[in-house]
Amino acid sequence: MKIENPTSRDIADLAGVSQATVSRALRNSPQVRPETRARIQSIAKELNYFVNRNAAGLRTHHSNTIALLLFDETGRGQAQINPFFLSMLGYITRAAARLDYDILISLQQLHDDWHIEYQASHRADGLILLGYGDYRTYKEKLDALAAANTRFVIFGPIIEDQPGNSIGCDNVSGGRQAAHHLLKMGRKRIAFLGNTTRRCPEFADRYRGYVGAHDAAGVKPIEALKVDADNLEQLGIEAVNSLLDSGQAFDAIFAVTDVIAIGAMKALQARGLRIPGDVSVVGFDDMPLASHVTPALTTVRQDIRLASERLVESIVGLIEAEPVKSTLMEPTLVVRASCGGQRL
Amino acid sequence: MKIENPTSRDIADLAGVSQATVSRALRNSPQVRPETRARIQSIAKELNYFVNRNAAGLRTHHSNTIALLLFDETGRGQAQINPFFLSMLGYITRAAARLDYDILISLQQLHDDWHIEYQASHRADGLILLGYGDYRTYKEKLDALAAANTRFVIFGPIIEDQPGNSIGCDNVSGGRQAAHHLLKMGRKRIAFLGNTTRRCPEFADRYRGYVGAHDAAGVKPIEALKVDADNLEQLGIEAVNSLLDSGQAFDAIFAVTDVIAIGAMKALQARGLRIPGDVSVVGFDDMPLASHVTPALTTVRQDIRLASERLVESIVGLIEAEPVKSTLMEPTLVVRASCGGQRL
DNA sequence: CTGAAAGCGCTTACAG
DNA sequence: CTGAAAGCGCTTACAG
Repeated sequence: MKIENPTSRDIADLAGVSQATVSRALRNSPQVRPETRARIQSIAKELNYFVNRNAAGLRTHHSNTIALLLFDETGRGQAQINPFFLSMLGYITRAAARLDYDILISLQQLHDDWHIEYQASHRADGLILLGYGDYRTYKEKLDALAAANTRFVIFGPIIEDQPGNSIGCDNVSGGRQAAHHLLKMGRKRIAFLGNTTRRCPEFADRYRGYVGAHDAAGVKPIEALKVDADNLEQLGIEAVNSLLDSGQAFDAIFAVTDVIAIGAMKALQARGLRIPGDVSVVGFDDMPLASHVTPALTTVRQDIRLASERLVESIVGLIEAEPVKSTLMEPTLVVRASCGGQRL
Repeated sequence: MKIENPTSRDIADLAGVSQATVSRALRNSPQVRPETRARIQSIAKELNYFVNRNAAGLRTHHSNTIALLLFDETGRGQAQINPFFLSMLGYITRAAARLDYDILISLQQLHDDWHIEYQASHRADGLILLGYGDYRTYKEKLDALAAANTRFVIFGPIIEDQPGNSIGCDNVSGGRQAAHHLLKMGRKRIAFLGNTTRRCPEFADRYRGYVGAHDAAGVKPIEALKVDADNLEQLGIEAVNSLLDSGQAFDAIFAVTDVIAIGAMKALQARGLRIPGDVSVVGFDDMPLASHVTPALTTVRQDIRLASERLVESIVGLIEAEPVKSTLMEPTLVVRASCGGQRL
């Protein structure tokens, strides 16, 4: 017995009950007598019936969908999504599925009003924001989101007077661990690659950690070895080239992301320098690529699985009006060959 | 002027027109007088109004959403999604956005009925299937999809009597190019790593190309150098170890995916063999990692951007009842350092 | 435990 | 060019 597009009314007719009872039975309402419920469910299954989500959503004002917004200001229209954030997708989707939510993907560049449109159009109940963005333009969007009563959580730094909840790692600690390790390995002239302007608060925090580790070790960070770089491989290459061209000596590099670190490694190798023999390199993120480059990259790992799960739990908490708080996670240093040493 | 959750009726009241006219104006109907339309649209904008997609979808039986189903039989529950397929996500999302469709992500493992549920529940208008799957179990799902009148397209081989449309590359040609190149480089004992059972028709095709290139060169492929391996790095490592342990000499490897090739390279290097000095390696896919390993991996590139766009165009074509045909794309060899030579 | 009824917010023939 | 009305397929008070 097949019906083209069965509705709950079709099930009702077949089961000899009202459409309301079908609806209750399918939602496992305890109000429905167990035998009735079983009969209805078996008919539904046989007809390959699934509740029409549009209709249900229209009634309940719930889409059971979370929109995942990926943005990347430094991307400059590049088609590839930053692999670090992409690698979170599996965990996020899985965590959402466990809570019975679907994930809708959106890329920032595509929509002007992405930040409001999804929830206002009832396509999603809330948003997860993922990316290394320009904090200045970013802040405006967040304020607009808050003003429009949109529920959202951010994977990123926890910042004063920023609306919404954040899940992020302790970037100061991460920067400190990276620099501390290099200093312990005997490196004294550690270049810092990364943009620390107000645009990138997480990178600025990583820099603060880098400085903190120097202070603790009684070593003065060398201002001339600090180079601005946004999160692109090419900019890591350029940063190293400009350092080498400047003639400033350095024996290590702490790059604010793995992407930059990998570019830096390429440039060093192209100029005939050995890693870690001549220069040690440490990155940040531990993206999948980090363990595959040669030498394997020492880096500060963010626990993306935990972060992904927290992001989903938080947004679902907001949707379901439960108390939710921001989470600060402790990153961990992963020592590999690029800084030439065992963990101390 | 702000209204909590404005509806088209609110706009109508403010504009002094009927709700029907608001609906028409917002969909840019030419029936509506231009001035009226402009007035309505400006009010809508001011109120931050967006059409309720549930309501619209309920009326039109259209969700304007495509479900993207990622599966990976060899994944064995691994959390990470195959990076090759993941790298298509950006292109797919972008192509879909251009046609005004959203992308819903789903992982195969999460749902038993994934193949039918999405369209039946009106959450998506059609499906895109992505992954290297076990064709046997896979075929059942496809038949079920077809039986349920679900619209879908597959990224994969074009196979006789398989329901649905496929977008895929000419795997025979790809395998031929890989082996041809190695033979031209003077390699005679080319190991083949990959599963060529009926489970993996695309890999079997790549093997056919490998054999074809041998035939054309008058070289006999060596049966003992053919090793089964599913698409996991670890299995590439194991395949090479078993080859080395077997004592069979070989001077090149053609691995059926980059993932396997990268595992193979790791194993070779761990055993002290030089690439390409002792053994040349060629992979398949050109995933992002391929150009970052050392030595950089020569591989057969599938044009994922084109494939992504075709997939989206095809599924949208099916949804909108336009004629759609399967596409076979020609892959191209990308020569890098791992096979030690310039393109011939 | 079940049913009749209202209503979620749209789109679209139909009528003018 | 515009409006009144029907209806998409559900969920959920309300009544019994």
